[in-house]
Amino acid sequence: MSEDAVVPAYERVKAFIKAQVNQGVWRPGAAVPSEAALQQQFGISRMTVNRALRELVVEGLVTRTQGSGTVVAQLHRISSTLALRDIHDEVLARGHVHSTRLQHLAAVRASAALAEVFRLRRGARLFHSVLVHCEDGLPIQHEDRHVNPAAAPDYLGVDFALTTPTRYLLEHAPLTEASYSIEASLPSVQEAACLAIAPSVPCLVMTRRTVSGPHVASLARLVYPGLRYSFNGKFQL
Amino acid sequence: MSEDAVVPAYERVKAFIKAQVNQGVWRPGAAVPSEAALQQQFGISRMTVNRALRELVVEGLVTRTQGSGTVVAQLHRISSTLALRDIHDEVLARGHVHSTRLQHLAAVRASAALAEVFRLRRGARLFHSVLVHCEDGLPIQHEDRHVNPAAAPDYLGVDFALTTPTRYLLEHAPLTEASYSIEASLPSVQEAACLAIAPSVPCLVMTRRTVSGPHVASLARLVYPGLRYSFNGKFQL
DNA sequence: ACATTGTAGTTGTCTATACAACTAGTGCGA
DNA sequence: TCGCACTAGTTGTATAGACAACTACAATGT
Repeated sequence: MSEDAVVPAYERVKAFIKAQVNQGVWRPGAAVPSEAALQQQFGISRMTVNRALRELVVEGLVTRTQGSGTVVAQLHRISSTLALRDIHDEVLARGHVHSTRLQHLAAVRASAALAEVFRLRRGARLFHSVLVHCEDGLPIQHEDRHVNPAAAPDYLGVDFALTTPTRYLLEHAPLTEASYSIEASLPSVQEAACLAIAPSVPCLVMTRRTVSGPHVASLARLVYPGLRYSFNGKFQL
Repeated sequence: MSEDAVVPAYERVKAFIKAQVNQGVWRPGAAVPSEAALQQQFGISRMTVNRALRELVVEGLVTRTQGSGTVVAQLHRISSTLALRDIHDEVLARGHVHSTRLQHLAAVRASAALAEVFRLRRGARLFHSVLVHCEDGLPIQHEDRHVNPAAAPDYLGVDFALTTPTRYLLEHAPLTEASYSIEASLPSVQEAACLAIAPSVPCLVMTRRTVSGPHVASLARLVYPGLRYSFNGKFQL
């Protein structure tokens, strides 16, 4: 009947330490009992205590110094998984309907700026796609993307009614590195028209560069209408 | 002379698996050898292999299912430490000079909306501060903050020439929970004036709510001029 | 055809032990 | 007083073994 829900020993240790910090008993900078002390206190082996403490280091709650000891960390960082998540899944997760309008899809020649980003010669062949993503019919993202043919040779043949560029690239050119930047800016006239907003409406603009193996796979400019979209995050001890 | 730089066994296992994934030998969804197989391959104990794989789970590279096995993960997440980092340190880290202008500091009565956020009665006493943060003299953040006296009773007496609200609160009301939202918006007339920008310049607006122990400690509205500031992040396998 | 049972393989947890590597302090000697 | 060596305490890594929990599949019986 009753779920036993046996909590592993290392989780009990973690919960204990979190509680002490959470309730302010141990302030940042304070010493955490040594592995030997916790081992005695809980009546478990040192390896189990060690696992608990190592996991707390990863979570950013404590810092450890070999030879010295364990202390409660000073800064608690928000590790918000600002996901390279497919917008299709994102919309679905909110229980809404996702649809796409393909505006443009063609091969182009790299400008000097693009060539540098992709580490290719100027004039090299690139794919270029422009899409508008809608949530329940309302435009929420304008996606202007350049793709390296070496990373996704069949990009021009993809049916973007069935999948999204992000998803296609994740599947065909597995990610090894990504960098992004988020800023506030005004949309271009074309972007404003596609998103059905005035050109004076502030937008969130994410510029994202992804690397797959040896290739710079893709450079995307994602424009979100500022009032219809926000990035959210949460951190919990 | 030569640094031995002995790499721990579990790191060798992790590096091996990362290399296979990175080079596309194992695609997302592919099976990773079992702990027993890796144990034999590397000639190490199972616990060591187990540690390597557990850490790869945390890093998001693989997923494991008890009884079934380990597979290369489908989605690689960007774990961007969208930090609750003190802007003072942030500016210093860029090698620039940080300065602050205090605009306002007083006790106020909670409006209905504020009371709800802070889980207090309407009309409850709150502290209110307005500051402008500058990098090399140029305004980069307008900070409008309300603080719960229960979490930081001496907030009105703080000298914000010496510290920042973020730092003071982190030190005096250790963080247990935080949530934030980032959107693009236009600044208010006052904010635009403080930031020395036109009211039509798009801005990044972060709204952040922090909890410390039993109290909602603080609610902050942070406005960044869109063209002078961006959030950046990087992910690497 | 279907449901049940068994089984091999896999991951999850935990122990007891060992040695290495490092820190911070203590005490000694010059 | 200064510098050095030593030491107790702490964390880092690794092992061999054990049992539990779970999955996927095969074999069996009805």
